[in-house]
Amino acid sequence: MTPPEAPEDGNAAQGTVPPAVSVRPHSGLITLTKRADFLRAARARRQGTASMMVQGRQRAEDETPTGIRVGFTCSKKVGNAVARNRAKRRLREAARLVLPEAGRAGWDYVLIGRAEATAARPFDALQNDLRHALRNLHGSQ
RNA sequence: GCGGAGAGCCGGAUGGCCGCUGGCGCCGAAAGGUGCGAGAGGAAAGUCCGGACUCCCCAUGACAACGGUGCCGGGUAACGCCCGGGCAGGGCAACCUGACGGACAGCGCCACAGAAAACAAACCGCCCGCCGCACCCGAGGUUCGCCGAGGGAGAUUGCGCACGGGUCAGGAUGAAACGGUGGGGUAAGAGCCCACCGCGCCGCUGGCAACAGGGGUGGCACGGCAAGCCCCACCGGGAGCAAUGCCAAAUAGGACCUCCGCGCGGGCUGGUCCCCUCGGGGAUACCGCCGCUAGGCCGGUCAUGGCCAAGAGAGGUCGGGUUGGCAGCUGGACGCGCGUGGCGACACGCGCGCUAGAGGAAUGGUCAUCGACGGGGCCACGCCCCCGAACAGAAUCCGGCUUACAGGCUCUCCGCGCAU
RNA sequence: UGGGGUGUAGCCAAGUGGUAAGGCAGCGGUUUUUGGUACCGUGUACCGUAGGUUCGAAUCCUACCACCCCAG
Repeated sequence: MTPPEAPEDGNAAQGTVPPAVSVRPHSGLITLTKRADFLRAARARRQGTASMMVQGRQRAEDETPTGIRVGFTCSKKVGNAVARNRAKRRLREAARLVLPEAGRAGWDYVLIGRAEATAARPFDALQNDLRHALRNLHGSQ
């Protein structure tokens, strides 16, 4: 079951969306905060790996055109607050290292943590999982 | 040495590289850059109590409702917390545990079983008296086994229980039954009497008190449950940092509902109107102003006090817009050390220190070395190698409680064993 | 941050101090050529967990656990 291509995203977005995201100049990445952005990414294509689930989509023309935006999700299924924070931090660090070279500008990515695996997987394997998922997301277009 | 009890503390360490969030300094018009320094806990958790703070315009008192607390004294800003003491229970002991006011203010409940479940009696039973029978005589009858009117004896014993009385010792039960044990006593029994214990009442002594000790006295009148309702004493106004305030932007200059009203007075250096000798005088329907009062409000009622006031009134619901920034925001009932007072909780004084402030939410990732415990490999000690690291993440801030927790350290005390 | 509710058999559930109802499902049997329907019988609960009050607790009290809902 392939997810829908979400063609109506551009029409649904109200023309002047303020940049309600925090800018981190060092990494060049922008963090997603709005629920609507997460919902749009969830309707787009996804790729699962052993340590995480990655969702990605190319933004429409009337949205913020430049930069790579990324969001992180760890639900209660991952564990208690310590486990969720740890998983999010590892995902954030992997995104900081991998996305500037493997990601594409104008795209939104959402990284979703898994129970046990996101916190326990060796860090280089975690980065390779992210690279592999990004290749599949870009290539399957 | 073994076992145990109490109190307190720690919660891997160091370094390299790459990152994140505040603070201060410097450079820069700004964006930003750069240097220095800081960056999760004993429970940050559960959100169970108590406060600070902010708003509800601000309160005081009484009563009612509701909720909470509950041996006594103290500590504290306060507490349902802590300390000390009392009592009860557990333990050989160190010590531990305890929702521990009131059941003669009232209501209610106590299933089943049991004679009886609350106030004292009824019932069974026991005992005494009386009566009848069993004993003797015996009219008469007879199926020849006996039946039997009536009379006598009443010493003992037995049976029956009709009647009168005594009685609660005993009565299968039950969690609980006119106090328990022993002795005397009696027709049988009984606090009927005595000793000890328990209980109630009244003085005395010690203690601030809870309470304890001892004395007298009553012969026992007082079952349990208040974590059933309740009574007594004490405490509590409500909401919560998404409180609250400011700035900016945007929408808009809203709609609807409820309540109280639309009175009186004063010409008042206002407006307006009238008269006039142009100085002034007069009027008050209307607009404005001032005052009074009905009334409303101060989330239960009343009183005191206060506020509003005859509408730019008070209260509420809905609709529309925004999802930005700043303040609140971390220096505080703060931490550490010393001294004094106190058994202690703690208080006071002096000195030193500044110790996270994020905002969909930072405090991280990775590598190396060391260290601790457990498991495995090695024939085996040592050595070496490998694997696994407790519970858990600040969100306005404090004081507590509760719950979770690998492992380790320090001090004090108790019991047993051995040695001296 | 504050407030409210629920937890009983595999499922839905009644019970508010005294041996824990009922229905569906399951199993066995009768009926039927077989299945279904119908009828009869039957098992299944440490009442979320742990303490306490009481003679006695699903019920009352306390603490904890899990889930759900509401408001700003």
